[in-house]
Amino acid sequence: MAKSIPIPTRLDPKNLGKLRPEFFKALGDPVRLAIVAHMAQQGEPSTVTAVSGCCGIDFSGVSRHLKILREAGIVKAEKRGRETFYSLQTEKITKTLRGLSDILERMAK
Amino acid sequence: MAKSIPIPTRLDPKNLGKLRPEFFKALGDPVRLAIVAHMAQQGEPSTVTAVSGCCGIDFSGVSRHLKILREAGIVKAEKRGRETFYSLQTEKITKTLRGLSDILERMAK
DNA sequence: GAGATATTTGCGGGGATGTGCAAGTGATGG
DNA sequence: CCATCACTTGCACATCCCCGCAAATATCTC
Repeated sequence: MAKSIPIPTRLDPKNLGKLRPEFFKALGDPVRLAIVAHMAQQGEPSTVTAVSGCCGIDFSGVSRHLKILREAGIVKAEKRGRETFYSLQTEKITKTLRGLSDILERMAK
Repeated sequence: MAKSIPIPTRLDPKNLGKLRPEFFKALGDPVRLAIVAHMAQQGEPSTVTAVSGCCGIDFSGVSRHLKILREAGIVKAEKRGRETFYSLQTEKITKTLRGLSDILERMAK
């Protein structure tokens, strides 16, 4: 009998039930998606004011959107002096996306 | 000079701007996420009534949720007789998720 | 301390969203 | 046909969400 290959935890079908709607909900808004795109192209941490330039709404709205993205684990905030630098949590995001992909693909076969 | 390797279209950073919020919004609801999980575990096309069992809301609501998932390209519907069979569009989903992952990862470096 | 700058938060309005119930549509079976 | 079954859609209601504006907070500069 062939030796069984251990399946990484994130490939366990049970993890399907652990998916948090908040993660996808956070990406399910055009403004927030624009913010994510902007931050990805920026490559370096951005302030609220810097991000505001890309999405045509008041900066207070941007602040709120960033909070939602932060609580969803998509972005992390770092306070330095009077400004807050937001940056994408690329690894966290790709882990989630690829984890879901792998589970779906595995279950489809 | 080294031969340049062509980058697949979906890895083009410009595709970031083409991401449809509807896709993520569709997954950003607990009931719809439960439906997706249920359908993945099922492995075969499910009817509305079959899906209704998994999420504790009226079947009319499930019908509406499935419509949203269908319009987001997450699910496809096939009518046979008086019932409609819904099935996951696994390949489409994984393409989208992995496409985003790849872009983000590439831009992060 | 006074004033400027960066961000967050409270408030309120307008619109989107999820839900159950009931009625409508369309295919199937007696 | 008429009843039934599977599903979709109209309606009403409650809730949530996005937004701008204004006020609050916190930090820096002079």
